[in-house]
Amino acid sequence: MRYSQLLLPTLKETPAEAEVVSHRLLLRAGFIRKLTSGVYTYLPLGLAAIRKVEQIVRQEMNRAGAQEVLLPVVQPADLWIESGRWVKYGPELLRFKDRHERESCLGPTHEEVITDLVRKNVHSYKNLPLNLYQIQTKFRDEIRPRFGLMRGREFIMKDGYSFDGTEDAANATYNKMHEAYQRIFKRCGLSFRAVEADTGSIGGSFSHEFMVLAETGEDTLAICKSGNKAPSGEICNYAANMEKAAGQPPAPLVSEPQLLPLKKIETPGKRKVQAVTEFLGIAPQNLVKTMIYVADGKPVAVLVRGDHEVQPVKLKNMLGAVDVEMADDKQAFGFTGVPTGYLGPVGMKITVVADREVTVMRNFAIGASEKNYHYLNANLGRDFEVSAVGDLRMVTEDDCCPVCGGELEFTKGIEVGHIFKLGTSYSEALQATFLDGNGKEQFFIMGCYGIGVSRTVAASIEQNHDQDGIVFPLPIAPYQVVILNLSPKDEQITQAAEDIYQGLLAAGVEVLLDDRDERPGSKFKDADLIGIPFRVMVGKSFTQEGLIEIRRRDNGQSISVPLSEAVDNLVATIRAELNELSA
RNA sequence: CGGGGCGUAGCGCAGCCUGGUUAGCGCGCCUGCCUUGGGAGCAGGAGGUCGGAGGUUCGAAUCCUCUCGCCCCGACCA
Repeated sequence: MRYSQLLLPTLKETPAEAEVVSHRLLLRAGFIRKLTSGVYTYLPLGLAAIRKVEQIVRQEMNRAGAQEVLLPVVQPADLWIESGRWVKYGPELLRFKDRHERESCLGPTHEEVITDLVRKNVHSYKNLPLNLYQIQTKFRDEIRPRFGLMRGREFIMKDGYSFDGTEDAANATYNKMHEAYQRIFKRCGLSFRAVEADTGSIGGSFSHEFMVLAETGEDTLAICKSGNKAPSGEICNYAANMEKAAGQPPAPLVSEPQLLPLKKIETPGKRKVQAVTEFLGIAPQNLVKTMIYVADGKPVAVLVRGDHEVQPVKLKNMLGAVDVEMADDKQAFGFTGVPTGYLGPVGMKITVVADREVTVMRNFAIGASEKNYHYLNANLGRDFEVSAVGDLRMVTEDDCCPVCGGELEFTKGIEVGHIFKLGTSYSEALQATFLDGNGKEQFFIMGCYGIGVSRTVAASIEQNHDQDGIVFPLPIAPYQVVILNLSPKDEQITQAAEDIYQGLLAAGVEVLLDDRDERPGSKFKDADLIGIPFRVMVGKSFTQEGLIEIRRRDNGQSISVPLSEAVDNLVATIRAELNELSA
């Protein structure tokens, strides 16, 4: 491609709307333009980068035995009503009526459609396993779109769905996808981590997220940094997101301390943990706080140690609830008749559950369920009972790895992929069955596998940039090489640039020729900004010494070679680097 | 949804508080000259219903009301 003919409107100044690096650079480098909130147009270079990611995804999905399809964007409400998600999905699902007043929606994901397809067309175990995927524009009406391509309302996603006949087969498929995802993100040249995750609104039994590691990530991950050997004998690589991450279970008490008598103390105006513990002269670790949550409309009291925090997703999973939210002060008072700050489990009318750490606490402080009073020396089992115990709290960096006991470290990441083992939740809801070898009707065991394609490009920029612009990894760069003709009026230079351009094209290299009538400085700046991995400069040094300069965008190293060697040199380097990543 | 902010040329902004000639500046864009290894210089030029509607006023980018759009923050740890 010749730069002079390319729609590549780079900007010297940063548009005011852009907050994060990837958004700023995507705009400045002329990759995207915003149409409206959370909705972007992809310009030629932006699209080229997206296509590169798509192509890697396709190759690896196909290699793993999946087949590509393309499902409709517009979907009838009926299917969503049938699966139960018309009600559950909430306002992110953009709904509308067509001219016949039929309820419809724009697909934010395609479990319903694919399950419908399979139930109508696959009826025998002989056709299993089946793994279908598509790469398509999705629409989710996000509450607050932000960060450009990182959290748009419209975005490009690869979503895949697998159908298996047995648990073993389904698990094998899941593992195969896990491997495919590892290969995909490695081939994209990204530094990433697979972490254990909650299954969220999609539902299912287990799940991993693929996170690109970057300071600006929206998610926090807990990863084991011990390098210890896990019981399995492998190096421990435990990693989980905050919704899922756990520490080691609490150590049992070495010796059972004497239980002291329960004692009611006046604590006027002391509501917050810090205020109460300071007033009582105890550590927050010796207080149990009582948090009121609303789970599917029903109140539940959650007990956690004073210095811990409830992890709502863990609570949701323990209760088997669809929706869990913390009650506000008014709701909490309505449920318990006690003002927040003095809530306690003794005499609590609503369901009480406890974090497992509470079970190893003795003689601790709690609210007295009465304004301005707390109890000292409360004990679980003697003074109150709970209906369930489990890991309900957020891990901290003080916790130890649940697998090997090593040190946990928190890092930020950007979710670019998510795989779920769904089980039979959708096949049951939509009555999708096949006949097994015994002629018995069975539900398909499903999995689903997503990759945020447009987000992957943004995440890559978050991870790979410098002051001058984007630094694309070679495999997803919109062009592999940019040739700068530094003196378009000089015939000798122009001819040399042209020769290299034709030579690279003939060798199948993706190359951009900057043939614009611009000063060299502008060309350098633009080349840096758009992040092309290899920059070839044809200028003075060619007319004077016959040398072509080849410079790497990532580390700035450059070499000078004779014209005759330029093409071969680049081709060899590019091949070698791509091979290394796809090995 | 709540809170805050912004909307003036393609982009970035000033002007508004304290109403008053032809509404400015930088970048970009067009023409010419000049220059050519890190976003040069000179000269000339195009481009604005000041987001929209209504109101106050002799007079509104400026004051008031409504409206639309966009950006940022916010999911409550008692």
